[in-house]
Amino acid sequence: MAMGPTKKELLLKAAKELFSEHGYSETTFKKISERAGVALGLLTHHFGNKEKLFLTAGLDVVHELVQTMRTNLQGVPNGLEAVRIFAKTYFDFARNPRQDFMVLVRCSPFSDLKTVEDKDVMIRNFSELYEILEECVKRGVRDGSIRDLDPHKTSVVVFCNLVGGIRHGLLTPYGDDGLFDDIVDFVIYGLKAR
Amino acid sequence: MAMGPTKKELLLKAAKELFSEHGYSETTFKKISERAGVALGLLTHHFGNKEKLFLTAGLDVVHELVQTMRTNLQGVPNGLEAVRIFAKTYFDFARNPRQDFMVLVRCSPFSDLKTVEDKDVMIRNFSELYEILEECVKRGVRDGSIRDLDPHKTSVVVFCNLVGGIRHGLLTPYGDDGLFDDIVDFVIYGLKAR
Amino acid sequence: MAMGPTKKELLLKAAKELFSEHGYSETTFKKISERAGVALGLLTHHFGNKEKLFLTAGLDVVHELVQTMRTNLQGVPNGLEAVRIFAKTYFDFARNPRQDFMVLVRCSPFSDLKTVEDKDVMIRNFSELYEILEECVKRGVRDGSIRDLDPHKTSVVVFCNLVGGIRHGLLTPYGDDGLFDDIVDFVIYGLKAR
Amino acid sequence: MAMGPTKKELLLKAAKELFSEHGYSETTFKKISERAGVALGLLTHHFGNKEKLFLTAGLDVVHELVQTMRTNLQGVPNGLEAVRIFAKTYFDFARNPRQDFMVLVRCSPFSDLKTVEDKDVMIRNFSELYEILEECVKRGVRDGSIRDLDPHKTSVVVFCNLVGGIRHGLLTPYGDDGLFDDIVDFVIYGLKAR
DNA sequence: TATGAATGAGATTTCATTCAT
DNA sequence: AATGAATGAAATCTCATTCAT
Repeated sequence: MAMGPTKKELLLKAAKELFSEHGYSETTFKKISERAGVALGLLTHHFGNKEKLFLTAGLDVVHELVQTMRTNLQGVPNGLEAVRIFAKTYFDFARNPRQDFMVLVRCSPFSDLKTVEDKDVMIRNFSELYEILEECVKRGVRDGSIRDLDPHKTSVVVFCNLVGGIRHGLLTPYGDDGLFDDIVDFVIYGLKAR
Repeated sequence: MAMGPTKKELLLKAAKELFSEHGYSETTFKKISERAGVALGLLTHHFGNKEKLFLTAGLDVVHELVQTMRTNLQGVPNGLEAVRIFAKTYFDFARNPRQDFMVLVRCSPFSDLKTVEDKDVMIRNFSELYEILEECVKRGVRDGSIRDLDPHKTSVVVFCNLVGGIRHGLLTPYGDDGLFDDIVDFVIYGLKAR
Repeated sequence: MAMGPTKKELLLKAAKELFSEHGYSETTFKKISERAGVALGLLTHHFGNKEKLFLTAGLDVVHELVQTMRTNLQGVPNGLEAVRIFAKTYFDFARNPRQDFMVLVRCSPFSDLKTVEDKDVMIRNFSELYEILEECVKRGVRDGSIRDLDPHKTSVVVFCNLVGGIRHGLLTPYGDDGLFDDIVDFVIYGLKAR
Repeated sequence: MAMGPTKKELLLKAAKELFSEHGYSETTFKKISERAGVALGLLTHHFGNKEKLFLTAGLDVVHELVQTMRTNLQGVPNGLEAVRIFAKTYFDFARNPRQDFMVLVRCSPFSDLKTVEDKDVMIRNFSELYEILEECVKRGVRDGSIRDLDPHKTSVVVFCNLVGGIRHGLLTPYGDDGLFDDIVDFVIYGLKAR
């Protein structure tokens, strides 16, 4: 028997979209259930409460990003190239509306989550991304494609470029079409060995 | 006769603190008036509504930042150094709790403001900062301290570094004490002429 | 084949415990089914609705109390002694957690039941207890162990002592360990012939 | 300028009536505000939340009872008579619909209150009644109108009679008109010196 | 008999804003 | 300018009950 998405999936999808479009507090149970075409009560039935729903939505996005990252990094020739791919993947993912990445931009996983437990879960999952990027930098330093920099510090700085780029490019009126490419160039210039 | 702050000032101060600490929607009129020790009704009386209050608070912070920026940039020898001072000033300002810079970080001037008019006012004022930074880069390119880069694109990329740095350093658990210095170094390395 | 309790029994046991611990309205179908480790839907399937479930639970407790009462009253030498045994049995039963007597204390069989029919059933069953106590008093007056009192009025007054004792001893912070004994003594003193 | 009751008072009165008539959980904010003819939001504005509202209502009743008790006990000739007056006052108060005593009977101050702080406040205020009764018993033992009993234990037992009487007389179908008098007689018989 | 997803009415609570004083 | 009571719409969350499987 061919089955479409479950109501739980419909709710999660609608929630991701609305969190992405309007942020955490502007997104209400009523709006979510209406967009999903599903009864309001199912939200707490399936997700417990609004915070857990947001956590589920956010983690989902992080997981997909990590997965995409790992896929795209396969077979990359050297560390510098890996960082470039990391950055490009990040920006591409962020711009792809199907990925609902804006959940993590429009909302704030580190301040919309109130309980320590939920924050911890989010942090733990987010950290995978950091580790992947740091691994790229380490590899670059080892293989000589990246100049002799501290891998940890450097990966954090690179991450700041990505985060700042997204906020600028997608949330403010200052970014233009080439911004993401400019940032990638700037990062690569700052890393590559001479 | 020696007079303390007016009630209007007390309210604005309390509002800034609460916006900084808990974001836009977690900050309520009741909390503000209680922290200020002032009657609730004065909020709408003086500021009109919540959005205008936030706009006032945000603009106040932007103005102070612009002022501080102009002061600190006086007598700087060259463009590259000017960019360095810009970045340092930005980070110092952000870390100074008296400045309530977190109003602009914890809240989002570009999504918590709903009306087009309010957004425009905020954008116009914020743009001063961009222009100052762009001026620094132009000067550096002119005086040879910065390599031959497009000043507009470059200033946006630098701004992304600052914005990303703040979000990382102050909102997530990933930044460490040296992060802001690392970002300044990275930016300067990326700009300076060889 | 050795069989454990049926799912229906598990549900009833869990319901009794939760009604005892938290009262009628704090006890939800979800909590009951979770404590019983049994599907939610079985509750309405087996018991109809919440009120019928409560009625079942309450009657169960009343029946066990009546049974225990009859057993303990067998072979009692005289009416006064019978009243003493009645009171002691009542208090012992109330304190025995396995009996879930608190169902009848924490909830209110006469106000949590809304339909007239359900109330009538409860009243009819409860009345057995009154009749037993009244019989004891009658017997005491007949055999001379109890002074010449109106058996009906007296049994109601004695019952008030028991009910008040339970509420005091088990629900408020004012009762102490000896309270139940004190009440028994007070009742016996008030009844016995001189 | 002649002023009627404030809206706060109207709400408290309506709340007391509804708690008395239908118990804690059947009483809703909507019903209260409708009966009071006042906006729903005023309930939390004035009383904080439902539990605090109930606490306020309950304490109000206890205070009035304590006051009435003190008034009625003035000029009583001896301890035994004082106990009789105490019991009569208690029952009269309970039957007077204007006093909303049923707030404390239909609801349960010791289980509808959830926070420890609220429970403590209630207990502290309730305890005044116990102390008054204990004082009466002490006095009776001293002046010879009451036989030589432990005043504390005795006052608790007497209280159980009153509490049980109220529950029986007002909540169950077993009490009749003379019940309260019967209980007073039983208590006095049990206490008086011979 | 057994399961738990599904429903939607209704509960408490929040809150910006209004307004009489 | 100053106060805080008053309003009511809207938010989150609860929950008995139904029903398809």
